[in-house]
Amino acid sequence: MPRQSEPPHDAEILQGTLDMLILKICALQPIHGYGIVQRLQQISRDALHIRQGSLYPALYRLEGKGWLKAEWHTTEGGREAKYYRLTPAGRKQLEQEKAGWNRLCEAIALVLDAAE
Amino acid sequence: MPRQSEPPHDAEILQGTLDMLILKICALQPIHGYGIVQRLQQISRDALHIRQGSLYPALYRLEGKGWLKAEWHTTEGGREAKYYRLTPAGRKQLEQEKAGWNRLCEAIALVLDAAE
DNA sequence: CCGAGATACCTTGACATCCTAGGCATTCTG
DNA sequence: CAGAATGCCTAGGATGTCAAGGTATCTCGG
Repeated sequence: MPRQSEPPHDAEILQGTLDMLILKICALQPIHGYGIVQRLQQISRDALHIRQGSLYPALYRLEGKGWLKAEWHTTEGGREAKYYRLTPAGRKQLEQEKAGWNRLCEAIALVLDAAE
Repeated sequence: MPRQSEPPHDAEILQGTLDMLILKICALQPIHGYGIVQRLQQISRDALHIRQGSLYPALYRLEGKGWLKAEWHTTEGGREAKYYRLTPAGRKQLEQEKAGWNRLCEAIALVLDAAE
């Protein structure tokens, strides 16, 4: 039987912010993919939600760039899960992305606040 | 001779913010495409830059949705140019996009500020 | 007066990223 | 025991942005 798919959700992740968010969540503590989705939702008070279809390719991408490192461990529930941890390079990348994000926010604020 | 193409620029516009920025610029006063690029650059203090290859499809899209209305006028330089003006529907859309942007910023701030 | 650069419009094709929609296997719960 | 929750993954399509080009007019320095 087809599994119940995720309900439609209008809270799109802005293109380009996904990597930063994942890196940040992983920076808090090693965590597995499924947990990232929940943690993000919890921290952002349900404002942000990553789809699994976006998450796993992103994790694969981030691991390929050397920003995350994965290890299989057993969850509290006694199940095998892939735990992702931030590498030093990942930490550096996260800092850069945060800086870029802040610059962007300031720039956009300038525009949005501009009066004729 | 091939025209000098725009220099590579690392200030990417975050996907999804382009429409909002264009709407806002047009809200200040009717303006033509080429002017939008300059105005945005000026207001954002060179932090944001729209490529022409992104701009014109976006303008076409926004006009199609009824958020912008275009009229041909003569510029100060005595040249024909297409002036874009925000429609009432566009103003509403702009408000919505601003609200969404603020929500997103707050949510991301929550995540980025989260301590283990 | 002529060539370069600025102004002004536009299109095409490539590419990355995200979403929809699925699939599979295990464990917990009613 | 059935179904929900937990956990992993993939394929395909839609969308938006960028790089790179094309056309034409106007202005200004040499």
